[in-house]
Amino acid sequence: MIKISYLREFVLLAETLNFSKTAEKSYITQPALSRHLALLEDEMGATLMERTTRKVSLTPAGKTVYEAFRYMLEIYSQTQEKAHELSAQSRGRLVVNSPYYWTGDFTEPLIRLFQAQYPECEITIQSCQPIDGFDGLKKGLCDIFISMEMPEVSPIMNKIAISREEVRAFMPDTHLLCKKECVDYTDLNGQKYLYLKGFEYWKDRILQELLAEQIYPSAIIPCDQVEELGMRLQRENAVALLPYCIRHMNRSYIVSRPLKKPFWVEMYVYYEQNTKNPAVSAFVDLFCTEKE
Amino acid sequence: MIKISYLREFVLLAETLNFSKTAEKSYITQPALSRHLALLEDEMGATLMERTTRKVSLTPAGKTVYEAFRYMLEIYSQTQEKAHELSAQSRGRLVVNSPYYWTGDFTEPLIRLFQAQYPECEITIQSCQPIDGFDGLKKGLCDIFISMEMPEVSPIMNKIAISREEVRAFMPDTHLLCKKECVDYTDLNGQKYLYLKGFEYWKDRILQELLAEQIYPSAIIPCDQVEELGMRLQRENAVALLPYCIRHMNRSYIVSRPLKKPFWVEMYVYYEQNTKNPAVSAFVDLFCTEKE
DNA sequence: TAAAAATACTCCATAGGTATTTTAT
DNA sequence: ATAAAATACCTATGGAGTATTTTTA
Repeated sequence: MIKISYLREFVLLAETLNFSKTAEKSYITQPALSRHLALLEDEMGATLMERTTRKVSLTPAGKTVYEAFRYMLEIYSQTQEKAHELSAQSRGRLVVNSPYYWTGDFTEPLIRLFQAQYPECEITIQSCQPIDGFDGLKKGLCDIFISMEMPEVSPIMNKIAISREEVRAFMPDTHLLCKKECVDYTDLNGQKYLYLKGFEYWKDRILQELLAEQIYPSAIIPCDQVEELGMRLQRENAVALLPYCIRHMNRSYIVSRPLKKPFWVEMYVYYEQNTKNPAVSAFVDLFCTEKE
Repeated sequence: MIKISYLREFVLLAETLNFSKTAEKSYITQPALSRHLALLEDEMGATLMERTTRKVSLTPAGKTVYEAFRYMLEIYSQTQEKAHELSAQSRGRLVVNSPYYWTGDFTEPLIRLFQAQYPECEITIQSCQPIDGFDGLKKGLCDIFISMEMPEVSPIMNKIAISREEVRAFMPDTHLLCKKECVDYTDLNGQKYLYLKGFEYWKDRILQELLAEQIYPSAIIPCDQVEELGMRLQRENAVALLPYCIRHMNRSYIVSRPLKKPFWVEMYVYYEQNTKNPAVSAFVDLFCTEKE
């Protein structure tokens, strides 16, 4: 009744020469380890370790067994990797980069729909910052990138629109504008305007609109990461115009207000046009037909 | 919870592609095998076999796993052998050739005594025909040979006397001599005399004694093996003079009678004089001192 | 429909844990 | 005396078997 885990335990024991420590590292108790070694010795027909209460040492037979087990375990884990790789290849595989404030609201439901259709396919969602995610797609580190419209889309990148997100004004709960039910563009006059890096395209579009209506924010502040958003908004007492999903950063001192002239950003699935990954085509096809 | 036996089962299954047959060969039931494969697939994160009720086939991942497991099992059994070999080397090892009609009565009690003194030592008793046994000793196939006195003992062979066996007359229960309580040499006059090959030395000694007393058997019949003894004695209606242990051949139609002038054969332990095997020296020492 | 694999369910063996003893320094 | 491995004993889990269902050729 030798289990693979016993081999691992033996290797560890041979390296530490200490039953109690090895047992702990192996998540079993010392008596259990003691029995496992006894079983192995029985199976091998040899004493593998000389042990007194003060000293544990490998016998010649034990050394042989140690080398062999290490080798076997090496093969075993390589085989696991290889088998899993081969299996994923044939089952299909989809790596999705998703800015993580969209993952829960938006990406996961999409994936759930896809999984229902293609339960075999191995799906990995990598939550990321928006810029990193798009970069990953360009570099082939993922198959699909989910985001709202991005500025420059290289010709080999395709996108399909999936749904849209409401854009809202975010600000600290101490901000003047909190008192209003909804925020108008004119309210932004003289306010600090904070934007999220990676969304320069949107920042520019919004600033143009403001400019057209002769509205001038007192400052344009970039913010590197969603995590900073709360602190920065509070510190600068600024306002940000962002998709509603940003509320998931969960800062109790940040509130959001709808815009008086509401607008939405389109959510897109980006993918490489000439992808050889059938899972990507399946994914895209599924949501193209869904929309019809 | 993967056991080594699951790997064996998988290898067998991959070769037969039939659950029921593999289960039988592995001494488990078909549902158990089914579960074991499921466990392996879980562990490997891959489907290893495509199976319908009519056809079982290996997936690419399955093929990889098959090759790996075969290799692992190969290493495993080699390790077992090697470890056992190394262990036996250090524990000591004693291979005893024993003519098997002496094994139960004589050799086993000796070995038991030795084992009590040297419980570590690996002892193998090879029951054999007497000639083969002595041959084995000469060729180094065993360390110790147990028998009664043999004719030619080469100078490098030592022997120590351990005990002695009564010699008796054996004959079929239909034989005239059965009626006598004990058999005298003179009774053998005109009788067919049967001897066991490998004991020509004894045969010659006895025939000389008969000759000296002018007793002439009507025939001298060789018998190749102990197994034949019963049949030959019955067929030829002959008499054999042999150590009492021969009764263990267990033929109900063969009876034995003591000799009027009783005599015993010395039982010997034969071993190579210059043996480098410490177990042999220990064995010899034990019984030399025992006798004192 | 028939043969073979998968599933459901029950029960028992065994493996693991806790407590204790043994042993060597 | 103390620290570490072995042993004893009990409990619970998991693995094996039986019976049944599902599946496909």
